[in-house]
Amino acid sequence: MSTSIPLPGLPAYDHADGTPDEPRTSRRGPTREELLDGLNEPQRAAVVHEGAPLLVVAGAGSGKTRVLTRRIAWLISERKAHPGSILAITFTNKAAAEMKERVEDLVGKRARIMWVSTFHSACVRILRKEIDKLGFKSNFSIYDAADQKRLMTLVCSDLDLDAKRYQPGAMLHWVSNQKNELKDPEDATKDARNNLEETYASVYTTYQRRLREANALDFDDLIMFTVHLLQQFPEVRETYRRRFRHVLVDEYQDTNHAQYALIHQLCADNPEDLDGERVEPAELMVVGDADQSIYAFRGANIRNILDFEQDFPNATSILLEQNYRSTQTILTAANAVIGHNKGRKEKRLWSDAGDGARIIGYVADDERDEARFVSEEIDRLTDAGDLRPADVAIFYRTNAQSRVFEEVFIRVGMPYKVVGGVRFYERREVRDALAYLRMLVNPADQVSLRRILNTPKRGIGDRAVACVQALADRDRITFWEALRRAQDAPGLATRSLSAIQGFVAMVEELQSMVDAGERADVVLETVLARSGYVASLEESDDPQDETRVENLAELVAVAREFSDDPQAGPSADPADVDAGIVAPGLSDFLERVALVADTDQIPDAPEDDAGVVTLMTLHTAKGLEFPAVFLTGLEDGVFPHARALGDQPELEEERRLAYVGVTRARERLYISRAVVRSAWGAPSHNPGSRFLDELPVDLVDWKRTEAAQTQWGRPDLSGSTRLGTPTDAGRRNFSSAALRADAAARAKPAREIPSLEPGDRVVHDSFGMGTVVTLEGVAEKAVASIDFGSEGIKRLLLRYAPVEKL
DNA sequence: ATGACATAGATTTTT
DNA sequence: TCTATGTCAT
Repeated sequence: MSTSIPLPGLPAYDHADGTPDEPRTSRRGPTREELLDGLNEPQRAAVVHEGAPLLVVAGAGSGKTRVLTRRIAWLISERKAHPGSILAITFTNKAAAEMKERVEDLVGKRARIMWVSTFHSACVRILRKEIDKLGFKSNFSIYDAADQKRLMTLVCSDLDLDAKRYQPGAMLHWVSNQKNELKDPEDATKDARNNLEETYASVYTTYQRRLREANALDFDDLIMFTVHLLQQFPEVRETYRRRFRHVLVDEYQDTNHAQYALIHQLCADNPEDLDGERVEPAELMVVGDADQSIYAFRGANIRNILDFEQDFPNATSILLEQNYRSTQTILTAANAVIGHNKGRKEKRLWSDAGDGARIIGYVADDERDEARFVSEEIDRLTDAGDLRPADVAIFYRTNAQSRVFEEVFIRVGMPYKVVGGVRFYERREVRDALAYLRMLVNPADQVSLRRILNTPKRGIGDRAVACVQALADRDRITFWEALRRAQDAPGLATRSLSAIQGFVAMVEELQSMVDAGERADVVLETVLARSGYVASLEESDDPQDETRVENLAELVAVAREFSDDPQAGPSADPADVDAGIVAPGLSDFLERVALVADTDQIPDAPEDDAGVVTLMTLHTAKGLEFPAVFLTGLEDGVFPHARALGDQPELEEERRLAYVGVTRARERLYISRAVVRSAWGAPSHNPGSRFLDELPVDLVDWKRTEAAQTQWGRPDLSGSTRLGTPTDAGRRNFSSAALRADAAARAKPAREIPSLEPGDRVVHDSFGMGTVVTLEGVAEKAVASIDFGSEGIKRLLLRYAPVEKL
């Protein structure tokens, strides 16, 4: 955006700007009018608002990013706020980078010292400085989901818990919820109401102890610890309260309780300040849309936004309803769907862009047919010349659904890119490489250390690990220290000992590089060579290992780019510069990697680049927009997801997800579903999504309906004619029955499926007698966990399982 | 200590 | 269908 032409008759921006050490940049500051240019009334009001906490309820596409960036620019250039006193929280790193860039375009380079980051990065930044107060070292590791799971598995064996009954995943979820509620292990122990909760609480206690031993924090700890820090150390809280005079939070509907508490610590009017001196609270603006809250499953609390006015007395709110993205047709559809949610604050998006094209609908025979339809339609759109592949996005509910699209697209030669899914940083080789780096920086990090101890194979097996662990336990030292003193370990074979000594020597050599402040990419390359990791991949004849080597090369490239970027490190924060931390080092690199999701791969094609079609889940799609959007898999049990069918709040969250999906489209929206979809290797018949029924009929142009499908798609439904494989024939009975029943069935879905309740006695053809433990899902997706006594507990899809109610 | 094999279990969504 | 985990033989 050009800001260099002052409007005639208006005062030019030419005063000192509160950062005297910053030389005047070549660009001039923007004028008031430029900052407000092109904004509608409520948007302007939000930009210039002063004082009381402000809630901006921003409907999809209503220009909230614009409001945020202009407000920040306004704060700096009109209200003389020091850029360093601004804290802006976004949901993703990508959004943070974009916002920073846009503000920089407006006010120049001094914008760089603002804190624009995610909750997690902001907390890490605070914790790196202050965490010694909580008894951790500032080089702590950050554990992601995979590390957590590994650690939790260790905890289970510590406590001798049966991994079948107590699944690490379920326990992690529980622990995460505790942390989101800011409950530490003591709180959880006190609150335990029954046996199960007591067990969970003790798991939490042990898990937390092991994290501490490893000098590591998990994702939820980052927030919880920061809040505890601010609560327990008033002088720390005051430091940050005085520092951040302006706090802005994007996507406020997705904050959890801990994040809310953090904001509250920083911004609430707090009369009991230190020394009785009253510091004006920071100015707070939060932006969000309750209708786009789609992360309740991981602790986001929609009440945070709904109750904002109660939480922050004398708060103001501003409603943005004008949409600048989509056609009215698309908005009407979106309004209609979301209108089915109860207890929401009414909000109707409108646009003056005109009605535009009708929504196009398609009912496919199966998921391949759906993918074929999508690819043909994209061909038509791009051949006609009005759209490029990069303008098109395909959304689905679960990552697994991307596969069919990929298969079909490869076959027809449609260029595409899948965002998310099997992520780069989750690949085994990448995780191995990062484990090496993390353990070099933080040798106490046991999870990382043990991961690579024998990777590649160097003859240090379970037996040797157990001996070393015994030594560590006996002498109360870390696992790493025990390795260094392996000669003292009783029962260790000489062979293992020399293997360990070789390993220790290698690690110490690598650590000396790190201590010398060597660049991340150089350390990484040395690790890969010196450890023999790459060599072992190259020797292997598994074709997968070839791509692994490529992925590692890619990781080295990422590290190199990072090390070359002077802005990459924490040097953007003047306080860190004072502390002598300047060039981005290995630990900065690790931090970046830990906190950056690779949603950053979302292609934003340059104007002249036709680019590729983008495939992603609906969750990933939030915050993006595309001229043409395909919303696929609109089937009950797929979207809405089977797990949500029986549960009102979850169903409403699915509906918000649908709302998010629809409102991503600018001009064209396609909706499709498959009558038969294979899941778990077996085909299942899915009724149309209930969300389809919520769309006004006249908005949708159905290119193919289910009637057409049953009429022409399967001519031999009636007879016993055998076509296809025996397996197909075996299922034919079922699917023809399902197809015939379907027309009438929409109203009364469950037939033939035994209706069961927990406690019911059943008999199974091969497992015999059993008792129903739990039920999930509905109709064709109903799954029962049944306890067959000596046969164990089985999860059965009732549609197929030969069970009979007694 | 390591690798091959079998079997059971799983599928939301992610900072 | 695919992955992760556990058991067995070398």
